[in-house]
Amino acid sequence: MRYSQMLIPTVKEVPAEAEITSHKLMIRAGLIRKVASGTYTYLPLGWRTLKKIINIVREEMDRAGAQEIIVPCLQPLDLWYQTGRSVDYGETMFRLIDRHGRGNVLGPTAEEVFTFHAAAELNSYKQLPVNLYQITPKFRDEFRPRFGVLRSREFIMKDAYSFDATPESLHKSYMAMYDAYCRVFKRCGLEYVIVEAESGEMGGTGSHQFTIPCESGEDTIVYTADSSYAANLEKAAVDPLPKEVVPVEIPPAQDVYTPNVGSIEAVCAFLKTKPQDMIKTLVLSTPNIAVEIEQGFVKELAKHDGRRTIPSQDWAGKYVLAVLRGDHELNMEKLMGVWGGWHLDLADPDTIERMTNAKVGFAGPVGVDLACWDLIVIDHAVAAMAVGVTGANKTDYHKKNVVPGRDFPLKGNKVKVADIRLAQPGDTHNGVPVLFKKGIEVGQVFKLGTKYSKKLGANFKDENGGLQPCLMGCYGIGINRIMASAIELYNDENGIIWPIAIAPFEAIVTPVNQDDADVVRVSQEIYGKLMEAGVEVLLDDRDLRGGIKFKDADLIGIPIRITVGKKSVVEGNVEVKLRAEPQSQKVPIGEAPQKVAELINSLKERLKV
RNA sequence: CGGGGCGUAGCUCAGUUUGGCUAGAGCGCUUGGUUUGGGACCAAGAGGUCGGUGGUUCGAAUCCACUCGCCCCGACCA
Repeated sequence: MRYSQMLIPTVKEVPAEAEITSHKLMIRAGLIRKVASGTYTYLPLGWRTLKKIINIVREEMDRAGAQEIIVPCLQPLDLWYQTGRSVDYGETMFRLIDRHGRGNVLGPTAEEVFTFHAAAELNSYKQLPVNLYQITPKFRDEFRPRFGVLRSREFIMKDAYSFDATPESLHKSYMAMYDAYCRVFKRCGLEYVIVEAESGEMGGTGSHQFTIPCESGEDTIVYTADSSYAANLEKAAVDPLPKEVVPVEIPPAQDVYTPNVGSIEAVCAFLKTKPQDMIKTLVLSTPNIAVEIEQGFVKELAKHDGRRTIPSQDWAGKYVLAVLRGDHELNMEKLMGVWGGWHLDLADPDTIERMTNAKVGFAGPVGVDLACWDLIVIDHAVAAMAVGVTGANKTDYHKKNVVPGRDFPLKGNKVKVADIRLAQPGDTHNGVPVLFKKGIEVGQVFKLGTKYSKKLGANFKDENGGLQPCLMGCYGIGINRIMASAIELYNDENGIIWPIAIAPFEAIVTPVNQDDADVVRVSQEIYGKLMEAGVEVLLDDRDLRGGIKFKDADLIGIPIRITVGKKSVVEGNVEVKLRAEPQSQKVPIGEAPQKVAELINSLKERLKV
């Protein structure tokens, strides 16, 4: 391609809205432009890179035996009612009513639709296993889009769904995707880590997350220095703390007057104690907000047509109490694992007051009426406390000398002790201290089991004629995030340094002086030869000063630059320079195409799988 | 959703506190010239419903109300 004919709007000034390196460089290099909050256009250079990533993903999916299809982004809301995920997704899902009064969503993912097809088309164990995938836009009404394309409202995701007859077969399908993912990220030139992730209903090693470690990441990886363990923060299990022993007998629990002292910090200051000696109690309920949305939406739907499906409301009115040490934070994913029921949110103040008979800030586990609660989950660390201070379920009162097990139960019908907190510095896993680092999640693989197949009737006849739900897996890759991660990893003060596999062009020919006939002629010769050789090459034929061309070539990150200057042409040479390295080398004009081809091969060799 | 900030030329921003001449700068763009190996220089020029609506006023980018959009922080509270 000729540079002069392409739309590559590079800019010098850093846009105010961009905070992280990849976002700034994507705008500066003319890869993307924002259309509205969380929605971006990919300009020619950006789209070229995206297409290269898509091709790599597609090749590896196909190689792993998955079949590409396309399902609608516009999906019927009914499908989401059938799995109950309309509530789980809540406000994050874009919904719309069409002119006939039908409810629709813009798919944030596609388990429902793929399972819908599996239900219709897969009837026999003889048809299994099947793995279907697509590479399409996904829509999520993010609470706060940010970091450019890393958290956007519309993004491109590769999502695959496998259907198997047996757990062994599912594991094979899962591992095939796992291996394919390793190949994809290696081929894209990304240095990634694989960590254990929250696994849904299958348990064990049912999910892995592929993460690019870098400071701009929104995910936290928890790992041990000896590499024996790595998990994302939601999953990371910590060793239970040893049971505290105190030599003296604890006096009976006693109410203390703590007027308007609700927060942990305030109570600590007031009672001269420490957060780790506090027991905090969190009220959770099934999502009111989602319920409101649902009900509001259903009302809208009913206006159009009262016969439309009304979602089941059996999620409503569930209440869970989570009890944690004052210096620990709740891990919602872990709690959901223990609870296993409908989506939970932190309760709103009204609900808290109603359920605890006290203002917010004075809840506690002592003397709660088990009849009012669906589950009480006590973190290991609280069970290990000898004594603590907690809310008295009475406005302006706390209780001191509270002994877990004595003053409130640690077991029972609706009481569980479990690991429900986030790992934090100082924790250990199997006795080894845990460390933390940031990362960008670029892919995740899950074993889903029968969660969707049961609800949507994706059953097959087994060898004995019995009807069984398919065992499913799902596998996602964030295409745009690969692009952003690569820039986060590979850049310098001059711009992007693309790994060659996903660079928009492999080489750029830069004639320094557009007025010199020899320079122009040699540039075009080399450009032509490279094109013939199948090299993706850009000829910077713009009538501009050399400095500008160099700056642009560096900014857009083309791996190899062939500089054609007056002086060196007279000597019969051109200069060949790698973007990633500071120095260039002189190469005789006639040998330049061959030299470039060799360099491309050696760069590609590093990304071979 | 709560808190904070911003919205003026294609881009980055000044001007708003304390209302007052024809609304400014740099970059970019157009034309001419000199330049030409790391974002040149000189000259001339084009480009603005000051986010929108309503109000106050002799007079509004500036003050008031409402509204839209964008960005940041928070949403962990016991």
